[in-house]
Amino acid sequence: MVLGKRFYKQPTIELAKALLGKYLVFGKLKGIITETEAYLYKNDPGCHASKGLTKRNAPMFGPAGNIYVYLIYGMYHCLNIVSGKDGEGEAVLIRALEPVDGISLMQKRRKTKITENLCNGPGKLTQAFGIAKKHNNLSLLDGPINIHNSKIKPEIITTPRIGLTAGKELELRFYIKGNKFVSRYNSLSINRI
DNA sequence: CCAACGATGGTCT
DNA sequence: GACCATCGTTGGC
Repeated sequence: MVLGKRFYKQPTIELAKALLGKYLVFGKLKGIITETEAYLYKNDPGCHASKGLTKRNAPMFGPAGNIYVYLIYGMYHCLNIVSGKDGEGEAVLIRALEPVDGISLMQKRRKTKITENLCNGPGKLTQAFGIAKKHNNLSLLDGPINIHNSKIKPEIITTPRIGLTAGKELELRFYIKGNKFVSRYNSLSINRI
């Protein structure tokens, strides 16, 4: 079942944790969300929305449950879910998935057969799922991209976020304990218990 | 295993 | 013109 509007209106940090274990579904492709990061409007210089509304970050100031897709480093896309109160300027970055369905298509797009490397990073999962700028600001309530509920109740580890220059000390990254489909920093001490 | 580095283009000052 | 919420490759151990 597709999750409803109320789910996305949760406070951003709660939503970032609640998304772990849920399914990201796009056509025949499906994966379990294993890693997320929260981006807050207030006191978070690492958040795109922290300096106010711009053309790029406009979806973050739209309704919760919409997606914010942007180009990073000129080559990759990042998928975010707008969260909290409508217009609040907050979102959750989806950083990694555990592939469930459509693995052969993901392998073709990612040019690797190794399942662990299909969706274990924000740029990798958008490549595997074929999510790009044209999907920016679509609603997860309407499709074609959706979040489905699950009965998974993961144990959650909290760490600082990855790859930031501003706000990197904030502990706003969350991932499923023991899951091997998290981002490539898997091998660093940051992920060890 | 792991640190360093270059590719690459939209956005904002 | 500077800055990036990244990734794959390379080369050292």
